Amino acid sequence: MTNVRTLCLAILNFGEASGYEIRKAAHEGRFSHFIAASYGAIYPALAKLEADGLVTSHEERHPGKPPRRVYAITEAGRAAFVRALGEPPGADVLKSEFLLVMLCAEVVDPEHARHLIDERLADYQTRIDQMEEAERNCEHPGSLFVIGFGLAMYRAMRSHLAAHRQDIEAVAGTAGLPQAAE
Amino acid sequence: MTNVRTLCLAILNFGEASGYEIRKAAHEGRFSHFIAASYGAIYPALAKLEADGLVTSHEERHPGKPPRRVYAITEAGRAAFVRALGEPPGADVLKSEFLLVMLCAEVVDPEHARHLIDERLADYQTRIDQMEEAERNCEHPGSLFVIGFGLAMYRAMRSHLAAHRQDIEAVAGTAGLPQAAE
DNA sequence: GTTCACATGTAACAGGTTACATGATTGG
DNA sequence: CCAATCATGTAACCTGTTACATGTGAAC
Repeated sequence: MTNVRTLCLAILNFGEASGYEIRKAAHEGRFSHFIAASYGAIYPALAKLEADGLVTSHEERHPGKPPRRVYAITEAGRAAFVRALGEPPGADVLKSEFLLVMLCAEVVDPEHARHLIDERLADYQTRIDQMEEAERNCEHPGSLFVIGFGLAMYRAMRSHLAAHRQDIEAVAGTAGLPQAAE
Repeated sequence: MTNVRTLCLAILNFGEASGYEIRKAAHEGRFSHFIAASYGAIYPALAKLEADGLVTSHEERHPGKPPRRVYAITEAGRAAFVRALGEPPGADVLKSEFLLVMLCAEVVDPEHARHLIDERLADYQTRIDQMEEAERNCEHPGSLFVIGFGLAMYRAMRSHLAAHRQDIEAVAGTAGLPQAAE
């Protein structure tokens, strides 16, 4: 597990979808906060999945829209998916360049640091708003749990950043930037 | 930015280190919670960095220990590092297979779900304990901020999981597992 | 007329990981 | 003697991203 294949199966397990929609789900939808995938990964994965008999597809034509290839999970696909979920999941991975910058605040320009923090705070707020909205329009227990999880995370991150930004701002630039004065 | 090179520079900016220690820092130390790197990435990166004049190295021999190649950042390296930190950092990425499993709780065996949750809770607790310990033994503002950030995150995640695990457990397995009864 | 959202797909490339190869020294 | 920790490094491989190539129809 950990691959685009499993992600595709997971999304298709909620219902039919095209490659385009899968990518969207992984960028804006339910899945977007803890997993990602691009077209270049999704389309080949879908083709492979179909070759393996785990999904089927058919072309749909709606007048006024480009034709789309819609995929559906098969019984074999569902079984493979359940098997994949039964395996021990890998550890969560958080990759944050922002935290690396904060860690090294001494060598970053104070203005830049303030700017980054403002941006980050705005970004957290946007995500929180989106998730609150999603939470209201959702009945599915698994999704509600995951949204609530994300919400708890982002609220905690926002609070911490808002409460401790001055600690960073106080030390920003104190290491003497190469091109700065002094 | 986003690469092992920058990570190496960041670690070396705190002081000299060998490849082995850098890898350790990225797995257990200050850096471990939001960044990662393996030997296969670190050693070549260090060699490249040295070829580019951003770090220097010398061999150290301590009796009773294998010789180690210790790297130190140069002025050029520091400048390159500061420049890298000045670039806009990429978005934070959270990858969580665990959340994917929770999202699809209906198709996972209830016992397996409970087990995973117990494990995860224990894992969060371990991380929290480690970070609290690290927080007590740390004076560096950037590190304190990052540790506090991680602490806030993991506490929020732990609380949410503890408070809402029954929502997941209630629906686990309700989709009728292929090999299960019924 | 041009921009936007929809829609599919490929190929070159980047960036890593895993596993391997090797070896010293300490402690049980 | 065996396991563990320290220590460095390479090569094969995998996985996914970026950028490209292509095209439709709607809305402004």
